Amino acid sequence: MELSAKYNPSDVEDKWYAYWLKNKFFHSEPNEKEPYTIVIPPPNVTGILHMGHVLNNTLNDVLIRNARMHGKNACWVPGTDHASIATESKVVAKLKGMGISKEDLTREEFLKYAWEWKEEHGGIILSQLRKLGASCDWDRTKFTMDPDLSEAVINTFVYFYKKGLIYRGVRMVNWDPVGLTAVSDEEVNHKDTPSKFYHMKYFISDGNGNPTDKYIVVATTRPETIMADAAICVNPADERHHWMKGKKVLIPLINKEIPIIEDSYVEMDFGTGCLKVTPAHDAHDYEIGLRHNLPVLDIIDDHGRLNEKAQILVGEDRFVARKKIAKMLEEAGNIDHIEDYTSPIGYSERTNAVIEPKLSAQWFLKMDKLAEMALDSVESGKVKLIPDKYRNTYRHWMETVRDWCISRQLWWGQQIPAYYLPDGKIIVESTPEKALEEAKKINPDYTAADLRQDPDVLDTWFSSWLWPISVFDTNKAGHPDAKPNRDLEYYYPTNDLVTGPDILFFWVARMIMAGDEFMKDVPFHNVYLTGIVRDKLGRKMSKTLGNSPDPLDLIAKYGADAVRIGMLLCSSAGNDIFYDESQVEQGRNFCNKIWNSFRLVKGWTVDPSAKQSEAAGVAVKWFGQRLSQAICAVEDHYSKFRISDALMTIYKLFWDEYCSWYLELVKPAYGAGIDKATYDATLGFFEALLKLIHPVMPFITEELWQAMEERKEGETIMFQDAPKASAYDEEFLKNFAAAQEAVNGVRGVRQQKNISPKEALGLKIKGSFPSEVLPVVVKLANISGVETVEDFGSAAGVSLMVGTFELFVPLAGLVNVEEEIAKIEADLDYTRKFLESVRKKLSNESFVAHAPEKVVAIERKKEADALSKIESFESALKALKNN
RNA sequence: GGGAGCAUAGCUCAGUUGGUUCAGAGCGUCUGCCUUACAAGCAGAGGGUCGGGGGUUCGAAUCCCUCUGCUCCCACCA
Repeated sequence: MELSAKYNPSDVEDKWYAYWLKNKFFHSEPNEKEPYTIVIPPPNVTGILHMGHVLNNTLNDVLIRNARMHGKNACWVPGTDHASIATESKVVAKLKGMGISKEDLTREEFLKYAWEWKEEHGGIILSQLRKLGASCDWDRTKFTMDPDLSEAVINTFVYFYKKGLIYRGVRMVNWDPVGLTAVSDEEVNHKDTPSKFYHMKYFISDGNGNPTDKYIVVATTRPETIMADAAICVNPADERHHWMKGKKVLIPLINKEIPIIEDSYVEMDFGTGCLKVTPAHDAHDYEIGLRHNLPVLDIIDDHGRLNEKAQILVGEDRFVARKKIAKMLEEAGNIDHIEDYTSPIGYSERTNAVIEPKLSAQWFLKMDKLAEMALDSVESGKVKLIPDKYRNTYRHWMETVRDWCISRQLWWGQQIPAYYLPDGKIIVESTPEKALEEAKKINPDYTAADLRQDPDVLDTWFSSWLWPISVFDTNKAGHPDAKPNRDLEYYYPTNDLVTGPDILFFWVARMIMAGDEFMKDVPFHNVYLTGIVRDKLGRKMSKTLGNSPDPLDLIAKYGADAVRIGMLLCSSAGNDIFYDESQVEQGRNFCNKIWNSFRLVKGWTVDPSAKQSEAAGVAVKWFGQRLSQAICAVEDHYSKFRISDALMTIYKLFWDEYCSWYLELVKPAYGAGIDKATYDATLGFFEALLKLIHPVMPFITEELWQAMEERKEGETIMFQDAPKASAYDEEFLKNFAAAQEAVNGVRGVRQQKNISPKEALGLKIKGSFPSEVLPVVVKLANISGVETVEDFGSAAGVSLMVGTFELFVPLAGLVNVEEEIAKIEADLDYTRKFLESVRKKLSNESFVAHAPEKVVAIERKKEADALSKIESFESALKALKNN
């Protein structure tokens, strides 16, 4: 096989992915082996792959492939999320482009368009994941609006309703006047926005609805809401306002009489200390209104316009009304003064409209009990968060959680299975038929036409919180007592979950709740929280900024393996990822390195008569042990989810140890053959390295593993056992490290003296340098002969310290004696100072008395080593000076 | 405003129980090499008062206090 000098990923990636699919290697069925399960965090069905997905799914794939090679029955369930609000707004935008307004469509017509959109764009992201090499079990692909998954959602709603945990209530919600739906707190972005702070005069009423000449000043940023004022509120401790206790004031312009009330919510030192209470248009005011039994007057409609209850400026948009009313107040003499003021304003994440706090009827799920259990699962360690620091945040959230508003005024999603009867009663049943059955129990005359289903759909998270259950068994959600099917029984609980910390509460916590409710068990044991992918400047990758590369372009340019490496190199759990294309280049370079090491080894021919050289013998022994050592480190890293550390360990093992040291040591002379034993060992190591790195780099490892020797159809590296560590001898590894250091030392001398690597040098060694590793020095430092001596004598040359060993490279005619003397004197000086500091420490009685013996012994050894060094420097100096 | 976290080489980050191996890695930089696998490469080198200050200790990157700077989460004072 002819191999090009560069690895060409596009030649091999599609080929092997197709091979894996054809052989159904990713497919998992329950069997007698231990399962290892991951459910994908389902991306938005109409989304496209971005760098965050690349990070997340690379990590998932590494974990799943690693488990597969450790003998587990690995199952990675893929799928997509219907993402109600995101998808619906995309469909609305598309229809708008076609000149169609959502309001002109019936629900059925709209949903037809939505499904068309889903068919067209759905699954794009899943096919993109294939390009990345994701080894998902595609036969198990699920969608949160698959009929059976939707059924599970509906059953869950009915279950919680009947359990008394779901209720309908009027609450203050975040209303989006453009999108015309309530949105969750999480879907509101607060931005500091410059506005005005209007200080208005409210005149005290004489008791008959007429103003007196006394007034109070009330400050607001929203003068257009004064018509809905229900009271003026002051802090009971605020003595400045005691005089007005029990009095009433008149709302400017409309002269409506409202009471003055007291509530400690009001801050005395903010504004004027007087707060206008507008229960319908502010969440806090609503709370105060409840406490003081104030009437609620809603003067703003769904579109953000003043309605007829406002009496004035009816039909005006709230912002227009604000300007107009300011002028009217000014003219009526009700403005004290106006200040510039910047305050945080909530904007809808989807439409960017200013959020209007609005009272509306919504469905809620009681959270207190569920949250308590979900908190316990994490506190008790049944679910581990990685990194651990998120436990605090998690706890805080679970302790302060409010009831979950699960209704959305949208059409794309699971419609709430609540049916209103003409008499106002509500029936909650999984199907209209069952609901009618129930209705007939109330009144046998009821027909299907009498039932009006709630038009709202459920929050998307109300379906995705069932994901780890419903992807296996759609009957179990909503039926805690049902027997789980074979898949659920086998795969649940899943093992690990990889996701972003931004959805820790939306999704992770709620999956834990659902798991506890329906399975009486956690849905997963470990939650690995990734960071956010940012660009080099620390900006979040986003479409609007245009700073996010298209992962598919990157894959096309560098290869999927390189992209995976590029993402993993800089990703420790929980830290944001500063992505830069140079990291992908590094990945590409690594692929190329692996590729070329294979080219080298593959190019060798075995000479059956050749005997293994000493250097090769040592190299084989050494690399086998280093490999074992590295495998232990890699296993340890994986067990702690330190994926980038595991990668770096293998990276260095492959590149530095295998290529730069091992292969250079066993490399036969040009044109010569290699002995069988060394060749076999070399290929064996290469295969072990491929297996070790396969979870991270699936494509190139499969390509080379297949190219190593003839493989049968259906064979794959992905089902090979991960290499196992055997014993290693620390002492031997230390000796080898000394040899490496000696080689580096001689190479340094060459560099300094400008001596070509091709020119062989002599070497003298004092003392007992481990002879076993000497062939390493001879081969890699290109030494003509090693001489063990008592004394280096007076020949010209350079002396080296390797650990405690003294080496000497004779260099007749190449050495400047003056320079050498200066260098040795500098070393001598440094060592003397070092000795001094060690002795100072040792003469400190407190240190010797308190420190453990081990530590003291180390200091004593340092002292002895320094002394012997000094002695050898001195003798070297003497030799040089005598010369 | 409440809470959490971070600050170590030019960049991105490790550093586990305070003590050999503690001041490290990768990338970048610099120097020399087209050496018969790889210039997407090889060989070598330089680079940090561990954010500032104080304390505990025989001993602190590591523990405590404080200051400064940054990040995130929660709440949003009308």
